[in-house]
Amino acid sequence: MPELPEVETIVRQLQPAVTGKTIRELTIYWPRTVEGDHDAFRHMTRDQVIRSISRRGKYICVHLANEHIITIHLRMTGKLVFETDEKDKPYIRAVFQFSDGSYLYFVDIRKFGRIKPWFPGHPLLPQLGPEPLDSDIIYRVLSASGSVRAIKTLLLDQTVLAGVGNIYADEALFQAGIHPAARANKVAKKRLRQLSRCLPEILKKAIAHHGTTISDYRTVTREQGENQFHLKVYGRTGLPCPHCHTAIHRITLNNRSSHFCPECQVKR
DNA sequence: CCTTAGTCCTGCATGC
DNA sequence: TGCATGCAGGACTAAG
Repeated sequence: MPELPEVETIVRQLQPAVTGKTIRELTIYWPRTVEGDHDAFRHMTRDQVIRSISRRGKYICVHLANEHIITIHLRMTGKLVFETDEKDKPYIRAVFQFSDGSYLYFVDIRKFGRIKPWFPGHPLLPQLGPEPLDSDIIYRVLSASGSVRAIKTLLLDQTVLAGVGNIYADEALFQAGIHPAARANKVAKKRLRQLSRCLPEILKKAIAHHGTTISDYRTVTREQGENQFHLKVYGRTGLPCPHCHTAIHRITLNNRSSHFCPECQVKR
């Protein structure tokens, strides 16, 4: 499940690799993968030079020379890869062909991923909170919310902070010693500060490790990330807490699993 | 304002 | 072995 570090890894690889390339053709194999009118999309991308690639939250933005932008969200199982293997073949949903004969494949087992054309004058992305890479900004956003929602719910809300998903929310809450179900407005200022410091650290470390591969995530060159070897609580139900050796618990919060140490993480 | 459940999808683990 | 069931969850939507 690509979150900010995985998307950032992909964008950093794509940026030097496809900038300057010209899109010759976009082929769509699963219609719902591409939002909006397909003919208009093909028309606006045809023979367009890619100016740059950027990231906003979990979105990849492809900036074209004609001022149009393609936004790509990988959701759960989406990948962007330069080459495919036999296993990928049934799950290729769209293919960009470049004028130099190279390709960029959008492979997505579960078909949740979306490619969306943006036309000038339209809203580019849904409402998104700030990037969670600066502790002062995170602290400001979290303490100002005054929300009664669970702190974990707040972290996953893309309108509050853009880019945090289930893995890094659990990891950051563990590092900060905060119970995922703690009411956001009840968390001590001190711990909120700790969380605000931990979150960017964890995300930056994950970027340095090229992301977390649990099952489907791969880089553009099909490599796995290495951050899965550094997780402390996510997916470690029943295993000992790295701090106190208590078994890690798993609870369901807003229909999502949360992993935490019942000893180290407190509700306020 | 907030929560819950449903939707989209497929693969995989589990249980009988 | 085969079949049914449930689980995984990012973003969105409808209903309460």
